[in-house]
Amino acid sequence: MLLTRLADVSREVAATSARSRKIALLAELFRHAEADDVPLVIPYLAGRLPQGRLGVGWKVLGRPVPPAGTPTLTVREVDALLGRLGEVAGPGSQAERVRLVEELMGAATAEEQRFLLGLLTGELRQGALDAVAVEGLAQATGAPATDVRRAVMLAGSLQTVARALLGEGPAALEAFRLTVGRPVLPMLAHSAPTVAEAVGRLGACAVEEKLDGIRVQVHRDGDEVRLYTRTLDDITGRLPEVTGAARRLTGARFVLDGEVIAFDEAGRPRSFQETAGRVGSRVDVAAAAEAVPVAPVFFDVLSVDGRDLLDLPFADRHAELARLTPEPMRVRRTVVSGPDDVEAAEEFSRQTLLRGHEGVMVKALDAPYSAGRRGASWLKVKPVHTLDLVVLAAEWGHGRRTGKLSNLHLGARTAAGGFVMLGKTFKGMTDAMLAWQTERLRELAVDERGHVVTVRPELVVEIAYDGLQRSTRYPAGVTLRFARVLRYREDKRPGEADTVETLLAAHPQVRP
DNA sequence: TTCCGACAGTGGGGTCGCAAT
DNA sequence: ATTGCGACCCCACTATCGGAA
Repeated sequence: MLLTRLADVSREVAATSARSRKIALLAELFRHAEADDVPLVIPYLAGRLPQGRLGVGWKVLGRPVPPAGTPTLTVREVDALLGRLGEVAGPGSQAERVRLVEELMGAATAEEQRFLLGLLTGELRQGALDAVAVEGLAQATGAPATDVRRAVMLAGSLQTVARALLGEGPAALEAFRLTVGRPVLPMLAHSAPTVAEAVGRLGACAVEEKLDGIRVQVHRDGDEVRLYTRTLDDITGRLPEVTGAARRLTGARFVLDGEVIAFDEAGRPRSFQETAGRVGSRVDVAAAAEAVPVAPVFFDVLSVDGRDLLDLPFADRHAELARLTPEPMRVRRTVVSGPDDVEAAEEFSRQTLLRGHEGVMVKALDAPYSAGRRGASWLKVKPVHTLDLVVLAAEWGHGRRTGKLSNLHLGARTAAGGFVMLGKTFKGMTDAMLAWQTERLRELAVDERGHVVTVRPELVVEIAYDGLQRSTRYPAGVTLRFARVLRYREDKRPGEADTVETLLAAHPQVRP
């Protein structure tokens, strides 16, 4: 199949807002793909490369290349070139990447270049990713969409399912069952503002401590243990103490879901930055493990001794987990009967925060494990802090925010009477707020460099954030975690904004 | 007819590893 | 030795579509 066909379909998909039309366009393309092209066409139209990221970003892609006049590139030729691109390593690799990208782009028409650029940067922005591609695949093959979706969640891969489905027909979906050693997309959670509201929504539920670490799925089959992250990256080699802990459990075949986190000598959680740095270390694992040991803490079990537990109620899965793992290896929890019992849930939440954890998860006891879904039966509740800060600058937005001042530079007041930048945010704004702030900030503009518009520090904005963390980037030595806009405070003058001193005083455990 | 679940988009900060400088 | 880039951890929130209620 020619690449130009894919580029055309992608453009059409991007041009329509109707999801049903996007699905129909993808289905039509999938139907006409040859068997050999399927493993390429499907991920390409889902906006991803089959071989994953290639170490190519804006730096390499920045230079424009004169486009070809006529479309001749085939999908398989593109794949061959991208394959070579992924293999490049060592000294001189940057220049070689540039050369390969130029070779690829030089053979592509302008339209094809746009498509390839989107694929290589991971920002195709056609309003269709895996979920829409799954629907298109179902429509193209006549298989029920729910079955295809489930197979993809259990396989952890759209390509694998697509190849089987188009090769063997709907019966192939049967083969995609939970298998020890093959990672499953993990279940995700929604948020709730308070414990009371979460319990009110769910009724009988477990309230569990929410640890601020890295999600991990642990597979053990005899002596073979493998560890996967939330996005199914294999991190087995990085966490020897976790694989060791899994081997010491009494069960021989299981799949566990939990979090890895580093604790200090007193048993309190270390900062997320420390845990993440440890899990990210892969060159000298022994030294990293010595400096920052981590522990697995589990909250769910998906499979035991060949039994698939996904459809069991959470209460029953947890009973299996309690049989399999010792108490210190499980998250602390309490079970409440429903809204009448909300006091107990709130007390547990208070204790959890006092122990230094980030919040609680509230989980319905009767819910199955919804692999790959953001289930309404898991609700996270974290305390929210707020500050009144001053807008120091703003950046022009991209995509649907083109022409709007979007990303705000946030400043806190200093004792000396100036302002110090604490970070940025683009979150929490409605379209109306975007329009309003664009107007207002343009009136206050004093300078524009690149995409950054500096303004007179006069606008006060109320910001919500999850906590403070150390920073080498910002002058106060700290920055806000997950900052988002709540509302503008036109009733407040910049002199009434919060100061760095009050911010630091509110987070005594974080020091610049 | 209204409501609500699922999705995609719009980016945030940190850390590590690697190649270039 | 330092710097810059890319990958991948963590993530909040809004707009929109289309099926459920």
